[in-house]
Amino acid sequence: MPRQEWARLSHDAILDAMEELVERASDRQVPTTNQIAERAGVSVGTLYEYFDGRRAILHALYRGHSAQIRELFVRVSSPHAGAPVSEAVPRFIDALAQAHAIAPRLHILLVREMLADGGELMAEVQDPARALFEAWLRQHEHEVRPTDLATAAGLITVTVEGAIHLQLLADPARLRDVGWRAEVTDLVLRYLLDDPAPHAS
Amino acid sequence: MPRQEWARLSHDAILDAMEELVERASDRQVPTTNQIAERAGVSVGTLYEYFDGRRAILHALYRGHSAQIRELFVRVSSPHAGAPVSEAVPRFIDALAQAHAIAPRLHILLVREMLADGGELMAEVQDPARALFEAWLRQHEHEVRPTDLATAAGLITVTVEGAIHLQLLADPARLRDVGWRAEVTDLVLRYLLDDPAPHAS
Amino acid sequence: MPRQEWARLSHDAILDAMEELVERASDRQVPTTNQIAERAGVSVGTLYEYFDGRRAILHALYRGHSAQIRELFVRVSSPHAGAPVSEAVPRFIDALAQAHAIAPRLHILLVREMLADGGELMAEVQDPARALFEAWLRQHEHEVRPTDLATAAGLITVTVEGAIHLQLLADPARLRDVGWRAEVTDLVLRYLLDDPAPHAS
Amino acid sequence: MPRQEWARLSHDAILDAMEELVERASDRQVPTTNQIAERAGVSVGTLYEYFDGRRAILHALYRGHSAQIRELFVRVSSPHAGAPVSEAVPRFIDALAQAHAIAPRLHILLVREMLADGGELMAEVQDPARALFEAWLRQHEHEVRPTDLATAAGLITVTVEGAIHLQLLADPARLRDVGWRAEVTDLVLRYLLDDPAPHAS
DNA sequence: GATGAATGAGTCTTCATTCAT
DNA sequence: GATGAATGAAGACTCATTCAT
Repeated sequence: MPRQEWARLSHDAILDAMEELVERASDRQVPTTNQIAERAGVSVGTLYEYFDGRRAILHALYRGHSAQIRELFVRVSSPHAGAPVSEAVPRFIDALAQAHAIAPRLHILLVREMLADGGELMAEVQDPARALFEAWLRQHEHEVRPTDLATAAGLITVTVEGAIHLQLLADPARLRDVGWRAEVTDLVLRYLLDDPAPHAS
Repeated sequence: MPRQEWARLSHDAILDAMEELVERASDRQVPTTNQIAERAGVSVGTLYEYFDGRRAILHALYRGHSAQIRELFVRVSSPHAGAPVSEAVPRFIDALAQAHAIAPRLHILLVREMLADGGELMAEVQDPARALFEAWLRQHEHEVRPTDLATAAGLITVTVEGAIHLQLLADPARLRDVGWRAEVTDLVLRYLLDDPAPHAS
Repeated sequence: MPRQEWARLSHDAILDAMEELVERASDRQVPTTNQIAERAGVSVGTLYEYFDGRRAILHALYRGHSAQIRELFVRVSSPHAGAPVSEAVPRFIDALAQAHAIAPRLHILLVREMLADGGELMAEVQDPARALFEAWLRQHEHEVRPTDLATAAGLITVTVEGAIHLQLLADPARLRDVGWRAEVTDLVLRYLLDDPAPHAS
Repeated sequence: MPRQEWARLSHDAILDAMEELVERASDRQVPTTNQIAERAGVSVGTLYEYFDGRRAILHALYRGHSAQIRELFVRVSSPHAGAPVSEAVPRFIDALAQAHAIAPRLHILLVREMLADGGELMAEVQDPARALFEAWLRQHEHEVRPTDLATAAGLITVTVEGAIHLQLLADPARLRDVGWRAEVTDLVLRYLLDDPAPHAS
């Protein structure tokens, strides 16, 4: 239906505009609503038709990114449901690092927004991720060393996310370095497994 | 020298004012220059006498915090220069978590500022920390498993900092939880040591 | 088109507000943006919608004034294209003096702004005026004494403008004094003509 | 006496500092009091010891410049008290143009200040100049064409000053052009004399 | 006389948001 | 749904001037 289509178009055009603007900006400012609207080819008014304000766009983007990550996690883990932890984890890390390497500036802004917002947004985004990871851990309960899987899942989540985001700021290029990814993988596996066999990156 | 003294007083009063205001604020906004000045008991003009603007105060605070961390690291590691890695690391983690638990809101703002500023401020603050840790690792070269100590130091730094900051946002109280600290310690030790003896928190 | 109309209205209302405010002010300060906006019956934001800042309003006013002068020159010279120099010049001087007598304070501010701005604004405004006058001189080439008409035009322009502006400051009322105008006319005609017939003011 | 000497030194150092700062500035702003004090090698407090504020420095500078012009006028006219008008005027114009060519930016600021101040400063400075010139004209009463010497003196003063200042802004270099000076001289002489003999520049 | 740290009123400017068309 | 001109609260920052030492 064209009506629906158009709406979707405007909605997505705004999200895309924000993303592009942030990624191409010379400074670290969040673009103004007028800039976003112009870039999206709509008026400011329309922007407010679809979002509750500028921050809501950021939030939507963050949720979208988070959903991508979760899909990615599922996609990576499902086909090899039987794969051992030592094979799945490297794939998770790779996927995660890759996902963050695409739009580094946007991710930094997203984290900033998360910090500005207080814990709510973070919880909304982090909790499902942790739950997902915890569920996966539980499926491999017998393989992994930690027994308090909730805590383990939380720690790993927070650690890997934190490391990736900090690395994103310090040197985004490093995220694509397989050596770096291998090291992170190593860190996680040594925590999860009692006797981590040497693994390839 | 009264002149000098006064100057120092104003300078510090401004830093203290910013810190208090941030910690007591109901929202997540950075206080306005006028609020800071008022709280510090000086005029806005004086504020600009000592700092290049509002953000400069945040930067100064961040550098100060960072220096504290480094001092703390030195203080913790020096007396027991001969202590094995498995004993030193828990003490580091404890100290770090404790340092961040004191003014959680300020730390979040500081991280936000670091993200806003781009990599410069982060590098200025992170690099010395990593160098310090790397030097310490080198002193324990024979004890630790990784051979590329530069990479190991970078990874640990980024990981622990990231985890602490994210945890700070998700649930600051947890930073004081010894169980949580033990878990982080475990993560680090398992990465650093080949055969980590079970250790008490 | 109502949109367009409104826009024009706001734009002009701002220019008018600046003009009135300057003319009625008790001091020699340029009015503040808030004063201008209030007087114009719009908000500050609207002011910035139409102008790049406070000085831009002054610039626009100056260009407008300059355009008026040029129109006036054309209007005065056209109908009597065949009129001799000795008849045209008094009419020019009259028109010029009259134009400046209307809003003396504004003119002083405008000159002040021109001085503050550096040569650009002045060139933009002065050059067309000189070119116009030079073209007119060229049409009367055979009547006038100077042969280097470019220099003559430049000198007359600068002289008459300078004299009027200085007189504006020293004693604006004098600009309306026909005796004064006659004297300026005399000065110009004696320079332009070899044998200036006595002329009536 | 050293006491007196020092005072004089500070006083003049401030004037010199303002002059240099203005002439070397990249923008058209009046230097701040702190800049002036620093350049002069004194403290702001001392600046206020000698002047009533920033504008007073400009005023002092303007009066000094004006005094120079008058001295120059006297110096130029005295030795040749018997010299005919047609010989004295070129010398006046030369001296005037030369005096303004030295510190063009400062002169523009001085005029700006004169405009900002209202008529008072201008009157204080212009009136003696006109009086001097009128007195000189009166000494040559029998030589010159105009009979109303007060008006003639006023007109010439305002015209020449105005032209020089406008030219200063449009193209300062031209002030040094002997051709330009000759043309101004011509303008003045043709007004003053009934039958101006051709004269060399 | 000299100092210079402190003052703080005063302005410009930005930009998220609204709402009449 | 769309428009975009208008809004105006909010805040950073400047700098001439003072006055206790």
